[in-house]
Amino acid sequence: MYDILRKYIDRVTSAVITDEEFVYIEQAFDVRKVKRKQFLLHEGSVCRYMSFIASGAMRQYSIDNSGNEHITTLALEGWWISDRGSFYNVTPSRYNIDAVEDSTLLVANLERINLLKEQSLTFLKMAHILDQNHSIAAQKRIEASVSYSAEEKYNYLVQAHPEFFNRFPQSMLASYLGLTPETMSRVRKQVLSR
Amino acid sequence: MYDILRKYIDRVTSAVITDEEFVYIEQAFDVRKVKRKQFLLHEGSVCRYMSFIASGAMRQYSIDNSGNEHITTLALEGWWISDRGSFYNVTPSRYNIDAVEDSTLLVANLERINLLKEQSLTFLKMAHILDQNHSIAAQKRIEASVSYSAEEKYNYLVQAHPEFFNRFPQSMLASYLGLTPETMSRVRKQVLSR
DNA sequence: CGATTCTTTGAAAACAGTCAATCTGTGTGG
DNA sequence: CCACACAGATTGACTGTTTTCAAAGAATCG
Repeated sequence: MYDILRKYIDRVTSAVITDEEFVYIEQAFDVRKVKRKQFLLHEGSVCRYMSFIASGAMRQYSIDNSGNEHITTLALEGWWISDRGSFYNVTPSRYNIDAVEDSTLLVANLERINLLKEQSLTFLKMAHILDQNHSIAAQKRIEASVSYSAEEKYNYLVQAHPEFFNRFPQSMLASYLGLTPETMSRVRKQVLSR
Repeated sequence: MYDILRKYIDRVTSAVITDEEFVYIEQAFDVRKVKRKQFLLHEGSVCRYMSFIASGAMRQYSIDNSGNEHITTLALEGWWISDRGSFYNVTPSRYNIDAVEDSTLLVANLERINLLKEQSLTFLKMAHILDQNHSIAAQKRIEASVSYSAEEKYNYLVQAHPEFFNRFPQSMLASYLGLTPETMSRVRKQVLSR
């Protein structure tokens, strides 16, 4: 179960973590199983966990004034999911996080994460790189959402995350791109007819 | 000159940095002056510097296939500007960064930043918080650009960054919000007439 | 001033969204 | 095993918002 996390840490830090150091990490994270459609975070409550997805698929979304869902994050096994703002600042979240597939998570609360950062230099390094990558990815998504047409957004997703297409329903991908399911369907038809 | 940076570090880390520690930081950063319209980064080259804006105003933007500019970042004194992806991974950037006003920057290259993170725990902490804040802000911007109408985007900017309005021309604010200057002008008229 | 840059305005076109109906596939219960 | 229900995807017609193009009007700076 913890293997995937271990491999992940090795990969992003470009190092091989020692058994002694990994013990701290194992101790910090609990295994938690969530069933499809089950919530990990509800709008209005504080995001208490930083969660590593060992298996499954999760999504994060907000609901606007008109009641429409807007997916901000789609995540598969080997990714982290959390509302960083809520988690680090211990403030109520404006997002919901739920499971798109039955999933297994490794979760740790803020106290454990902070302790872990002191105990394990490798974990600290990983957390840092994680934030950097998250920043960089967020930058790209801003660019895509601001400057791309519906078709360009679709193509961007095909190129950037082809694996999403067999894991998430098309309507979720649409929401992730900021499109309606209808527009998504039409764009898809367009693109495939070439 | 370095005072603003020092105050900034104290503020974000919720601590008071010692003189001994700040010496390392002073040594790592060079003062660099850029005139209005002068470039700090050109698309295609590697972003070599992490820059703290001591005074002035800067912007970061990309140019799409149709030749349209899309501003991804607007930054004033007391903010950092850099293409993190390019800087940390030492890869060519797809962005341009130039000065909107004559500006004074404190710049450090990757080697110096990495060294500094080893020398100063406070700086490491700051860098970490910086990335977190950047992530959180990016998240908000994605949400805004995906789920807000032109008018809502305008109001969001008024509320989130009122100071931008006397520092950047309206057309840049439009680009920052993913709108055309014309739409921005019309929305502004709408909003002001209430 | 004169020149450049930025903003506003108008009219038309394009793009994506909305609403509603139909279609498709999958899984469940009789 | 079939029939039905349900969720997701597609299609069509229409609407509305934003963009585009073009021109005129401010504002700013040397």
